[in-house]
Amino acid sequence: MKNRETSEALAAVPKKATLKSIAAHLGVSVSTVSRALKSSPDIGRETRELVKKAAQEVGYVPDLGGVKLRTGRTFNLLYIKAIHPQQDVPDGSVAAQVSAITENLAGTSYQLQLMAWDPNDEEAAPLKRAVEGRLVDGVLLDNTRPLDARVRYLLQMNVPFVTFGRTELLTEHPYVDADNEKAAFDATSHLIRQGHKRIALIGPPLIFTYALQRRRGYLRAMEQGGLDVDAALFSDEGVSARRNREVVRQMMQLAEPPTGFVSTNDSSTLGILAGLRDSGRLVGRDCDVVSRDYSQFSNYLNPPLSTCYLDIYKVAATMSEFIVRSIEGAPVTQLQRVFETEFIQR
Amino acid sequence: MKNRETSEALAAVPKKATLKSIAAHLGVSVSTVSRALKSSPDIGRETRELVKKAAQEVGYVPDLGGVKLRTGRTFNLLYIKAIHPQQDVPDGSVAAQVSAITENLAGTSYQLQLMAWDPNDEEAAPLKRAVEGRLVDGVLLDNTRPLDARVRYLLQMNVPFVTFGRTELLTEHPYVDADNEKAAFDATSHLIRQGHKRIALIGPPLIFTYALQRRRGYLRAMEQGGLDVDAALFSDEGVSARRNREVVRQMMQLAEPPTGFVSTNDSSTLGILAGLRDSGRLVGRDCDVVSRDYSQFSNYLNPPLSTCYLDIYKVAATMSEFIVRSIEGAPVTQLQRVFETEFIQR
DNA sequence: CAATGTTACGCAAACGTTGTAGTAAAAATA
DNA sequence: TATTTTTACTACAACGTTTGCGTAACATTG
Repeated sequence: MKNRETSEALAAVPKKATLKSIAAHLGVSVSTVSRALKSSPDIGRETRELVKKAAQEVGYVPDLGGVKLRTGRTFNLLYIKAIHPQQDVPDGSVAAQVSAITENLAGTSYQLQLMAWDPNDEEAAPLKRAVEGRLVDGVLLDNTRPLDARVRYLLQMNVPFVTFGRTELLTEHPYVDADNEKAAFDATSHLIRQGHKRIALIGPPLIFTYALQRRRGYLRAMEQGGLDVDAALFSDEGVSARRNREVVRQMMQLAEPPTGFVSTNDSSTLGILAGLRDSGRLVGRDCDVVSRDYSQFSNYLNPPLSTCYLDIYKVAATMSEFIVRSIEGAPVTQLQRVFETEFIQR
Repeated sequence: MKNRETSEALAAVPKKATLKSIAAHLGVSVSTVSRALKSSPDIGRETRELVKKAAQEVGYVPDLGGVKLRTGRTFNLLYIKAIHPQQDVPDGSVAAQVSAITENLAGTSYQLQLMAWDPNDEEAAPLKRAVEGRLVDGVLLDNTRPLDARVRYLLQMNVPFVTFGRTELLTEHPYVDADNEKAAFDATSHLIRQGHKRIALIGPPLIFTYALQRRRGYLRAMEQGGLDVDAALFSDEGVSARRNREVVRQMMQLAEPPTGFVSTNDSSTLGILAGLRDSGRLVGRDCDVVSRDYSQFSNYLNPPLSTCYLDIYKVAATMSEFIVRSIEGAPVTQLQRVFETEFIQR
């Protein structure tokens, strides 16, 4: 503490207002103050207003430690966010999601706790610690797997949660999701319409639900377009820019290299573009790439790319709305939503 | 709650282990258990080990509500993160920082709370609520201003905090910072060496410390290179891709347009590049852009750009290390660090 | 052997909140 | 007027943790 004795205004640290201090000041009991602040019906109108005014004046704000102890509620929401460690190009959607959630939660007492989670760690021990320690009222999580271990755990522990991405578990749970199958279908169909015959699908490992959805959409479009599917044009190496650069470089050495590329997100797209550059191909002339955006990102690339776009603000805002409503007991059927992506041609 | 009665294993929710339950089970007092778990010296070795084993077995984890109530500690760290709302291209460094902080905090009991903060909101009411409600043990914040209102507030409230970015306040406080002056100097000098005479500095408003630092570096390099400074080549419109695209478009209509550009970050760079494309200029032939990266981003652009690079993982890890040490009472002089950026020529 | 010190624990209070139960006084009813 | 109901409050306990103080039992010292 010594180091803080030099602070500009040590004396100014105010003693905190509590129910007790307000009660003493007003000459009523603590429980009266508590009830008055909650507008309980069996407190007289006069007293209620008196208490509220006093609380307002001293800037009373309930101590969450006390609330937590008494009620078990923490007003913390934990977002177990899939963030690949040490990416060449980190994921911009995190910022957008935090922004949307902060805004959406502004009126409530809930706070967002964010924890980076390596999608390769299926067990997610930190999640268990948070849940077991009763540190959170609700959980958000993304990058789901069909039989997601975290989801099963949360169901078992009876902790409210909302996933970004569906599962294939029998028990229904709240989720939001993008229509990834449609997105991949749209992207692939677009490339087919452009005349491409050899179309590569670059994506995350098939352990993730959205990877499977994307592959379905891709396969459906290929079949509908009467094109053969070549396993050599399918990559599930993840979303790393560096890795996908390498992947594309190798694909371009095939006897019949792809000319169309369906990407998964910003960083994949950058990797694909770099790989094509490395291979001496010019996007827009030799080949085409369709991106997958949560922002205007691919509109700023050279050349701008067609993309399947989804407003991540809407997604994240919905997630935070759902988790609050789930905590408040809303039925799960009202807490499921799939957002369609919008195909933007450039 | 009704909606959760369908959960797969409602019965499986375990009753939580507390000091009391452990004490009862072992036939000792609650305080003995408490002290034993903290390895207090006045508990016998035998008892201590017995208690620890029992706690381990039942998976005891302290209830933070109780701890908070008794000690005032919440083990929450709040990061008031500058995130511009509704950016065309959101900031990837947020993900990297969260990742680094999560990793750095993994061994401790601290949790990261993240709150998006619009840098135009100087007062930061949400910060005050969090501090006044004693919801956090420490605060992280970025995008500092020379006389930052948030910093002054935190000093006054005597709350431990670490800034990303220095201030010019008289009272010392913990910070990490990039050597922004050197970065801008390096970038500008590089462009001068390339033969550029008309060099634009694209950056954030001068209300922010780092904007001022950057301008100093720019001016110093221009002076050293014997070049005139033209106010028309200086933009402080912020880091928005869209806005900077427009800014550059207009600059290119000047009688003597710039040929060199010093950028501030990813999104500014994308905006500058788009603006140049709009104006029919080719980067690498007609003009050059030096970026400012926290990742390998500009290595993936077309063409790859020279940049001033700083590993954001190091920065964020240091921030979280500093805040914990600050809470533990380390002197402020040991909690200040400036990281040099590395100039990477491409 | 008496006085003192040490070891190893227990007791009880306190943090701030909320829910249950209780109670005077006033109002309504019989 | 006597009884019941309503109104508007208070008292108390409990949530889980930490900590100052107390105290037996034992060990050490003079």
